Formats: sequence, structure tokens, C-alpha cells
Amino acid sequence: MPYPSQVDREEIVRQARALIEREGEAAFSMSALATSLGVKAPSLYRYVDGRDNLLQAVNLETLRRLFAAFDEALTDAPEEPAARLVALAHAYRAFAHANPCSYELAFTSSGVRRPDEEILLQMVLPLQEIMAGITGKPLSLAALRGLLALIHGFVMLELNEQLQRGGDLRSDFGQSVAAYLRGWQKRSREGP
Amino acid sequence: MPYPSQVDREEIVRQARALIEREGEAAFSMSALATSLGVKAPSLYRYVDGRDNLLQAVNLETLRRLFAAFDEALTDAPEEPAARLVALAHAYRAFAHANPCSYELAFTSSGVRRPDEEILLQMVLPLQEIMAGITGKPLSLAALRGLLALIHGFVMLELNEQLQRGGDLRSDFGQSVAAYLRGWQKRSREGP
DNA sequence: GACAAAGACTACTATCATTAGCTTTAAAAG
DNA sequence: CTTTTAAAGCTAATGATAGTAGTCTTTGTC
Repeated sequence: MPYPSQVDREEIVRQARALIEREGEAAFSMSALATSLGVKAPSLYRYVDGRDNLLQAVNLETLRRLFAAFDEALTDAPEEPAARLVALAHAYRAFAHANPCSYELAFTSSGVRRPDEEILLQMVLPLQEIMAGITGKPLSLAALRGLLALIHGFVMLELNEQLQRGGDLRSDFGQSVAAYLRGWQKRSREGP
Repeated sequence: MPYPSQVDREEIVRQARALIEREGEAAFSMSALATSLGVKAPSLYRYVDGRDNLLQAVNLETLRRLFAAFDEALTDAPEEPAARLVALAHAYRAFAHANPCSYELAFTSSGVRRPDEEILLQMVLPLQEIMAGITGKPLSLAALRGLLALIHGFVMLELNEQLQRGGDLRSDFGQSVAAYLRGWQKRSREGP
């Protein structure tokens, strides 16, 4: 194989993620990415199908890491379903705060296609299992949707600086998640 | 006043909003906007300070309409705080579904600056009042943050097509909001 | 009828993503 | 050790975009 390559696809994706996280999505360009890899922009197209394709790969990697953070949080967490979900919520929020730009990119379509639904489904089913321990199976999808919405929404509002009225945001977050789960518990105890 | 203008700032903002809603933010450009106004792109800069400035004005208009939708929903709603907030949540979601592109634009910074905090504060205080009827004053900010996060998060996940596993999303949304409020009610009844 | 100025236009710059086609290079073949 | 070759990088170009500078047009006013 003549002419050994100076980069590979994996390194491009990794560097793209790092660049986006460091400088923000707005500052990201194929040209800047190429420069940071010691190469010229057109060379990237040998490994990547285009900007959108690349960002999709970045998003997949972001989701992988997010779900890895879930796994880690759940191994250390207690047994009770509600406590596990609270731990999950805090791990989720911590991840988003540690990776604000790539998190936001992964969850705001804005033209960029999202990764395969199949993969996401595999990642989310265990969470629904835990939720079923609180609400019962039939309600678990609805309850999980709401929980993810609450977490995602809270984090997005924080990242977009829309919760500027002071107070302890971590505490507010924890209280809100706890209230949400309590509400579902109450319902499942008392019936609709 | 010689040479009567063919557009004014207000019309530009209105048309920009309409264009974004019709074609999506990605398809929006100063040039496309100018064409739709029967004018060339550079002419717009006489009325608008630049793309970001224009989009900020669009966002302000979007927020005004969102809060107008709140007001309307609250006038028709019952007396009990929880019922009022449920009505508010559904009005919020309906607005976002009716204006998906401009809603998303208004709530995802991505370089575009957001409108004045002062205005937003005025819009949000009445909601906190209602929430205080459920949780009491000290917890009302935390509880409101969580509620807005839940609603915003749910809507964002819907708009970004991340809730694709079937079921009645409106029902899941309503159940989740109800559970959330129930959780806070329970807390305030039983203490921390 | 001449003029002043508001307002729109053309022409230009700079930045992107992306494509086409040429050049370089190091490994493999002789 | 030279020649071949194909992968990989590069330059140059295209077309879209935001934004700027300076010119031309229109029209109310004198």
C-alpha cells in the first residue's frame, strides 16, 4: 500500500468532536478541522462523505459516551428503581455539562441526520425496565418519555442559559426529578 | 421623504419568521429573504444589523406569541392551580407544534443571542405565582423550572423526532405533566 | 426645473463546503 | 537499484453565503 495515510476516519471523528467541544459548533469547519489534523480540507473527503455525515458520526460517538455514563452510574446505584433513576438523571446532567457543545449538537437535528434508531432503542430499553419497576409495564414508556424530557429539557435550558434567576440548579434539578418519579409512584399506587 | 421604502423592519422580521417556518432554518438566507420581499439582499442591511440581529428579533416575536398563547389558555382554564398548569402545558405544546421551526430557533442559541432577560422575566412571573399555589412560595421557582424543562424537553424531543416508538404522544405528555405536578403536591403535603 | 437625500442596486470581499484533476510518495515488482 | 503504481495529498475552481463600499435612482422640496 503506497503512501501511508496521515489520518484515518476514526481520528477525524475524534478530532471533530474535540474541536466542536473546544470551540463550539459555530466555529467548526472542515477547513479548521483539517488544519488541526495537519492536512488540507479536501483530503478529509477521502474518509468522510461530507460535513453532515461527519457530524452524524460525531453524534453517534456522543451518544455512545452518554450511554456509557449511564451504565457506570447504574452499577454504583442502589437497588430501588427511583434511586437508580435519580442517579441516572444526575449522571446524564453531569455528562451534558461536561460535553455541552457535542451534547447539544447530538440532540438538535438542524439538518444533521441522527444515528440509527435501532442503536438508540437498544440503549434505552434497560431504562424502561427500571421505570417499569415504578409504574408497571404498561405505563413505563410514557413515564420514561417524560423523565427523559424532563432531564433533557432541564439540561438544554441550562446550556442555553435560560435559567438565570439564581438558586442551586443542581438541587432544583434533583427535586424536580424526584417529584416527577413520586408523581408516577403515587399514580401507580392509587390507580388512574 | 424622498424615495419611499419598499419594506420596513417589521415586515422584514415578519417575513423572516414566515420563511423560517415554511422552509426551515437551514433554508433561510438573507438572499432568500430579500427575494421573497422583492428586494436584493444588501438592501436589508439598511433595516437590520445583520443576520444574527434579525434572528434575535424573530425570536423575540416568537416568544411574544408563545406567551400570548399562555394568556389565552389561562383565561379559559379552571381555578385549581394544577389544572391551570396542565392547560398551560398543552397550550405550550400546541404552540410548538404549530411553529416548530421558529420555536426551535428561539430555544437553541447556536450563535444567535436571545432577547432581553427582563422581558422573559415579566412573562414568567405569573406562572411562578400559579406554581406557588401548589408548592408554596419557597419551592415555586424550582418547581417551575422543572415544569418548563419537562414541557420544553418533551416538545424538543418530539420536534427532533426522537420519540418514534409509537403510542399517543399527547397522552404521554399529559400524563407526565400530571405526574410531575402530583409529585410536588405530595411533597408539599408531606414535607421534605 | 434643479437639488438633496433616502433607498435600492451593482460589484466586491471573504468564508464555506465540495468537486475535479494533478502531483507526490513509498511500497512492490522487476 | 530502478521502475511502476496506486493511494493519498494537494492546488484550483465552483457555487453559495454574509456582509461592505460606493454608485445610481427616485421623488419631495425649493
